[in-house]
Amino acid sequence: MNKQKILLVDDEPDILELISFNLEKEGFDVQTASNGRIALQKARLQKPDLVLLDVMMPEMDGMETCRELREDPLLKDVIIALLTARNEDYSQIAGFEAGADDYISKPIKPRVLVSRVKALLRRQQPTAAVTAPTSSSGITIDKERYLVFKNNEPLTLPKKEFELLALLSSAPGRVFTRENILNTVWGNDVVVGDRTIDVHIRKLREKLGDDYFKTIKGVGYKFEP
Amino acid sequence: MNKQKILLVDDEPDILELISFNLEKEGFDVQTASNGRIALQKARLQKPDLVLLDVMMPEMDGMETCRELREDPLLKDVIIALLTARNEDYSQIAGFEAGADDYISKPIKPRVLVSRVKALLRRQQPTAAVTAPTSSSGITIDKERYLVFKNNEPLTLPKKEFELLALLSSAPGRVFTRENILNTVWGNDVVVGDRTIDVHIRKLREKLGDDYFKTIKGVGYKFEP
DNA sequence: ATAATGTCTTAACCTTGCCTTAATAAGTAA
DNA sequence: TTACTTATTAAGGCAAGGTTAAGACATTAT
Repeated sequence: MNKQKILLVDDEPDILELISFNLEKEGFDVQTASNGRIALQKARLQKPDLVLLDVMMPEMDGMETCRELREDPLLKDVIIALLTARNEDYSQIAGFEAGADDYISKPIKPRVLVSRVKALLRRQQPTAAVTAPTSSSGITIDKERYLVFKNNEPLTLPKKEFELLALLSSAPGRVFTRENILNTVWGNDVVVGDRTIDVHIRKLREKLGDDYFKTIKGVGYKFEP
Repeated sequence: MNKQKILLVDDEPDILELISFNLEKEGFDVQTASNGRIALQKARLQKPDLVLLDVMMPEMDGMETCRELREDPLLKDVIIALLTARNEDYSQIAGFEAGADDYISKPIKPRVLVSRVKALLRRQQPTAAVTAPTSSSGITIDKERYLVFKNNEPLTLPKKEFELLALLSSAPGRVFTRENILNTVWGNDVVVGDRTIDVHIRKLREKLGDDYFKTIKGVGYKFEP
């Protein structure tokens, strides 16, 4: 498997070195940039999986860089995390409105940073908010807002139900075994009875309609539009 | 390309020097004025791209100067940013309607100022000082001045409450996990109990109304207008 | 310095509703 | 039919969040 690419942007060389050292040690392919403009250039070439952006930078600050990254069609899906000093004016820390996926606050602790970066890359789809095309199925899932739309009617589901639906609909038509479902929605180590899944499926059928969920006896369930 | 012109207006010579030094260093053509009347005269001659206006000035204050600038057909499209002290009386500013494009609050940090000025000139439009349009939600957030308006009634919130609100409202509808919130508002390393978030949410609901803050059990909270 | 005020955090308890289970019914394939 | 799997239902436990008050702490005023 290829190394995952990270673009690190900060104007302080010390920080740059500290962080890149720690990330490289963990097997990431790290590139650096000392300001926003260079970052944009490098990003277009490298197509990183994740961009770590300091908020406070001369020339072009992190927020602005973030906005511009999001405007580039090739880069709009990249994961962006902002690095902010906790004691900064809140004005600088404006927000997720610039399109950032996460904040990491200084002072940076290498171990915290690394685990955070890994978590972000593992999810890999923070912005992939909407799944399952509305058109055919009449059902839309918005993970970011934790909402389900049935014929454009918003509907909030409890956590487990939502996650179960999200899983099944992530590959419409494909059969998910009970073991599969347990491992994903409940976790490898959690032990629950088999009936638990049935009940959750039932709730989903109740709320969304029986037709969407097909039972494959002895195997599992599948979602079909 | 020609230098971009900035007109800086303040009655304190120290401030004038500090700011103009920093802006000139960045390649701007800076003129200064020590009060509103002079500012108007110079503005008509110089036709600046941006005017930085101190609010507190003798003779003619920033608000008044701002209004007069806007009335001049030749200057009505200039970008105007007001310089304000954070703990000033904000009742007069509550109007916001004097026509300013942005606020920058004192004490001035050169780096912040410079990047802000650049952002203003680059986008030719106000920055994100104000979020969440009053129109739809009835709630306006002025991050720069640490103020919240509920139906145009100014309201000051304690720091943590404000930051929590600023975070949630920065992406209305989006669900923020508790971890998310802790990392952003409190910082990665700070350890506080889970109930702390609840209590702050409660305070916000108390002050702004229950409906704006929705709980997603097992996941987090979201703000919706 | 001391007092007064206000903010942040915690602890204890309450409330809610999600999750799970158990028991029973209904399918489905051999 | 028999054996097995899934559907259904209701109920209880339990975890997550809500609420309140009080103390710790910081900030500002006297």
